[in-house]
Amino acid sequence: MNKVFEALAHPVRRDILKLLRKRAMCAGDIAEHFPIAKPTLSGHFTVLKNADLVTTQRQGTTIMYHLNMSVMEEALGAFMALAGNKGKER
Amino acid sequence: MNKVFEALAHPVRRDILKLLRKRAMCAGDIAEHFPIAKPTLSGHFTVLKNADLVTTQRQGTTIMYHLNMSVMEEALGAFMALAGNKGKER
DNA sequence: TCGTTATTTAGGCAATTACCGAAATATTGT
DNA sequence: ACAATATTTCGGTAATTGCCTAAATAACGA
Repeated sequence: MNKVFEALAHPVRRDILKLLRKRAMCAGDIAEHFPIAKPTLSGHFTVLKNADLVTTQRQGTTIMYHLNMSVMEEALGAFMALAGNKGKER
Repeated sequence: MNKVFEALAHPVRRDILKLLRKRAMCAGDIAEHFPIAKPTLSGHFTVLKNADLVTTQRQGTTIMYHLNMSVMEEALGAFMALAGNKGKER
């Protein structure tokens, strides 16, 4: 769970997750939304992957990034344990 | 909101918040729960204060730390916007 | 096989973070 | 005013982070 919170600590990574919430996207399409170099973004992807917040799936020459909803919800639960509002109220 | 997520990225700081959830505590009492030097802990307090996650109140020679529930709930809302489960369902 | 496109890895640098011990500051009681 | 206690600030160091450009890897189509 620590890796998840560390991953969430950078605004670019949170924005990536927000994008992936709408739909899965490949690295290049994600990159178009940010004014930073692709290798830098690739590093952010690695952080998100190591935190299990996203999964990847190669499709030919591109790599699709998917949001891992179950881990997101786990993290939400951990956060609720901190932020009040006991219970998960699904 | 960025500072809040950054503050949450360190396990010691999350544990401090967890302690303060039960009751307000002074710096020294908090320090007894951690195997790290007091100046280090004081740095963590500063991070939490700058994120507005805690407030302080001097009581004589000690300084009481209080959890700032409203900011915690704001952060929870921001997280829910990421982690699915639209709406705040208070 | 060669060239093209998509993405990652490598190498390097500046800034930040986390930690510590020592010293400074603030408050109280004697 | 002084000593004792609580906490922070200072100064320093090692590790990590975030960013970049250049080079490497992977998959495809001609």
